[in-house]
Amino acid sequence: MGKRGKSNRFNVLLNYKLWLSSISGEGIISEEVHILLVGIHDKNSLKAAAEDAGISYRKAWGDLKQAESLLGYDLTEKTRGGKKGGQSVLTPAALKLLEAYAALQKKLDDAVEEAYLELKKKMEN
Amino acid sequence: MGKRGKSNRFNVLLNYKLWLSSISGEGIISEEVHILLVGIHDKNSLKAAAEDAGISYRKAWGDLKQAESLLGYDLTEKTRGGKKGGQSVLTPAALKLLEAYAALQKKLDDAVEEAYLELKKKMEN
DNA sequence: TACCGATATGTATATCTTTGCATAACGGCA
DNA sequence: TGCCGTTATGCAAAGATATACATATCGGTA
Repeated sequence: MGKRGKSNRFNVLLNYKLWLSSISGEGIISEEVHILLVGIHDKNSLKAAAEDAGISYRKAWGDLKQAESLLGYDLTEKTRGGKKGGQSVLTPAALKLLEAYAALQKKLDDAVEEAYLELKKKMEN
Repeated sequence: MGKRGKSNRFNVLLNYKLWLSSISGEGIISEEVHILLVGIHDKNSLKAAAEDAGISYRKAWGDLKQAESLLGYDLTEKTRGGKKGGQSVLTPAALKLLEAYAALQKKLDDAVEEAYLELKKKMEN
């Protein structure tokens, strides 16, 4: 055995969740919307993106709508009918948001990781 | 009017939520537990802490129990009966956790604030 | 010893969220 | 023009989460 036992091992994980909200706090853009947008970027389809994200189309559609209403501009350009039945394509604004969000998430992932290690160290000391 | 209008103002707030979980992910210690612990520290009463936190005693009690079970040790020393009816007092381990958590929260608050400003800047440019 | 107020816990109720249809509109294409 | 697949949207049903309520235990104190 080593010098110190495993008795006071701090065996818990640190999780976090991000979301954007209106100033008043009602409407929100959850991380799920980010995942949806990535999916739409890949497939040009809200339906497919919802499936990939593992949520119902109904919810995906509602979430996206709320996000657009909150931001005040469209994140997708939707068309119905046609050969493929219709599609949802990201707007330039959505692409910009995706890019900015990726940077933000990376920064916070790092900060959380770092904070977690410090917490663990303090709790295991 | 200034040089740039307020048209592309990114009028949304960045929120986040932290929690600890078991490796397997079932049990969790939510931020609410942190608030509860602070309340217990102040009042030496779970009942009072729950009221302050604005949640039911039933939930507060369940949350605390889950947290203790997840950590594997007690966060409070509870007594029933007596002059005041009983009380809940934080254990040294809970105090240590509170301290470590405060530092963690400060660090993340700062990181989020910083990340938010960057996001805003990118989205408003 | 009866009472008080807090902890302890099960269970029913209410509230909130998500899903699951159902149904309509749309526009290429066979 | 009828079919297909997707977007669009309302509404009922199902699931998850929190509250409310009931009841028991405990130990000082009047």
